[in-house]
Amino acid sequence: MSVVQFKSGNRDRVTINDLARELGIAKGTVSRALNGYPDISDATRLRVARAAERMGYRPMAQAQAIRTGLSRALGLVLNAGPGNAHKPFLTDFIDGISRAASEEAWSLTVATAVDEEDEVATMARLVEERKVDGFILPRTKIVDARIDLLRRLEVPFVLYGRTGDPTGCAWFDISGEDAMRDGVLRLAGQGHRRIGFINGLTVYNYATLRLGGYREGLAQAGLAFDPALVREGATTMTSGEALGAELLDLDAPPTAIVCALDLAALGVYRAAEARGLAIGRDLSVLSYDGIPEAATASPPLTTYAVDTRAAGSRLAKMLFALIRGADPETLRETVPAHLIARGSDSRAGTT
Amino acid sequence: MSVVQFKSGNRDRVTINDLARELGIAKGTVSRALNGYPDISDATRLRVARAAERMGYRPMAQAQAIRTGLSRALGLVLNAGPGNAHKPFLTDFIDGISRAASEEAWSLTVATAVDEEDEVATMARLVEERKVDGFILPRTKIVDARIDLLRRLEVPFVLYGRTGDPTGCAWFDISGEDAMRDGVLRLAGQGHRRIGFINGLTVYNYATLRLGGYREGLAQAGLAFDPALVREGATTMTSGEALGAELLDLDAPPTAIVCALDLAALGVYRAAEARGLAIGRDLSVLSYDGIPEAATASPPLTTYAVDTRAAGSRLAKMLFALIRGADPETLRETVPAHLIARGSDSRAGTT
DNA sequence: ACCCTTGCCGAAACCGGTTTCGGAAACGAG
DNA sequence: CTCGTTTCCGAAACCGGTTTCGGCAAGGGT
Repeated sequence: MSVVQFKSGNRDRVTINDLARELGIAKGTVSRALNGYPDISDATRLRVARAAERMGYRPMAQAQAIRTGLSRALGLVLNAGPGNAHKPFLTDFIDGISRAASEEAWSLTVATAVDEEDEVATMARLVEERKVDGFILPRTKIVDARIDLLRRLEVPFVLYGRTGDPTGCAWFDISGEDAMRDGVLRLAGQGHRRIGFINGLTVYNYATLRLGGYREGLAQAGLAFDPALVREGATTMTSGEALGAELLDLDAPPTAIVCALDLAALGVYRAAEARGLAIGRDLSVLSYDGIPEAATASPPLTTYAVDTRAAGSRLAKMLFALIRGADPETLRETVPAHLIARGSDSRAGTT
Repeated sequence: MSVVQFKSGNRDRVTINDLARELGIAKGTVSRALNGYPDISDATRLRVARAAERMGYRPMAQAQAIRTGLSRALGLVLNAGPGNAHKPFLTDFIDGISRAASEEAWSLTVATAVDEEDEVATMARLVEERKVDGFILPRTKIVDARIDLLRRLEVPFVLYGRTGDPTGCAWFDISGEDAMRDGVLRLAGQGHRRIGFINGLTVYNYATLRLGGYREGLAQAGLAFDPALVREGATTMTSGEALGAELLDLDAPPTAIVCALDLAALGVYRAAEARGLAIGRDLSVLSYDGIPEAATASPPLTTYAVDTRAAGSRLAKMLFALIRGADPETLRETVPAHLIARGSDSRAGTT
């Protein structure tokens, strides 16, 4: 990069020097007063705080960063590659993180990548340039290269989801397995005996868990597990429709289908409609995520909804704790999804 | 905030001092060599560049910021308030911005807000804390408080969309008005004489433009403008369905409907289905945006698609130019949306 | 051979903060 | 009243860069 003329960056802006001059004290004292050091009298601390407020002083984060090593920014790397369409609630998720960050005067830096290799490279760059102090990792895989990188770099991170080897990991997750189990039990309670399952992508950690939940539900209901009724890899309406069609075209099709993702369930709607099957009467469908479209589908889709905004917020707070030195393994939370019962699974099916 | 113990921030990390020591030259010289100052010999410049490469030197952005006043970050404030559901392609948009930023080793800071007041406050904070050097403003309104703020603060910004008073504004926009005009002409060419229009929210600048395009299309086709065939405020499937129902229940309902947003069009699908009207045969529908769901709807929705990723990328590049001193009024681009003809408007309707 | 440029780089100041160090003043104990 | 502690703050170093300033040496002109 050659010498370019930038627009005048620094105007007016009150600095710590202005404060010190105004108050007639040393700037080091101002800094310590503002940061709550114990060797500053309450009187001085108050005087400084008032002046800072009155003059509208805002510490320049990057100036602090150079001495403290903290950039006061959280990192979020999104996978924007092809086939990664199923990203509902991104705005809510970002909103949750952003609000929690704002409360502590931190900010959120987001970057994108097209595949796992790119993700790792992007994260490494953000760390090298000291742009962020820690990461939130959405969409955890069972074996996740991002985790390996951050562990090696000793950079704080929290997972949105669990992973295969959780050593040294902090996480927040929704127990999709419980939702799937409860879903099966709910359907079994309505009289269903042949309950299918359409999973998401098995590289992701959630898929294994949800399949486990499905099987546990069957077991608790006293139903046998039949591999023929299970499909995997549905992350869009299109793939959901295709896999749903496979199940419905079976010689002994299921009378109810549990989907790991709402989008897949909406695809199943189509497959059912194409076969003249009425959802909620001829076929019960029940799903997971709680995307807005689920509410306006016809019939409205019964789903186990997750509060993505709250998840983002909680993850940010956990990351703060981590950055401030907390032990990762004490920061692990799994909360339940909550059922929104609607019309897609009412009216019990017959065997 | 009281004194908390942070995790060791600065490890190893090669600094400009390390480079200078290794090469046996002054650190100021290293800096000038790296930044292309003219008073450094090519030999030295090369030596420095090589060493920087070899040792893996990455300048710490915030250290640069304190002297240059530039934080090397672009700002994006998202409105996450209720009723702001229609944000298709957010990932693509962010991806476009992020990639363009990465190319110049800049980053993207995103924050959220719930309403316009909050947006302005958030942006002001980001500027005060010197977290960003400029903003990208999506979803421009005719009268936009964000623009007033940034003009007053003399902070660079680019608009995604146009606005009422464009003085001193740079923008990138898709000409929705042309799309709407062409859409009407297309439908008229198919024989339609009664063409309805369902607009988005009129506070946004695009709505006025698209309505204008609709009217221009009618005029060019020799059709009279009939206010009874126009509705506004549809930004979701639900509201699109309601407004579509209003049009279809008219004594003289339209045989074709142009929608300003794909989501609204999908709502119209429902209203039509509820009345036993087959889209593409009894009613033609044509829309704008190019959301993925449009392709998988049945019948697939004819729509004027916008390349959101390219928009983000272009906006970022324009913002760079601006920050580097370009005249905003020379940075204005409007590009056409491109038609994706599918089944929802084929088979001409009859008068 | 001498002077004046010009090319090139070292030294040091600077940016806005944080943190260490040491000393003055106030305080308490004897 | 003296002496050792505390309490509290000023001064200065420091963080990792950028930018200004001045000077040395080589090159060019006469």
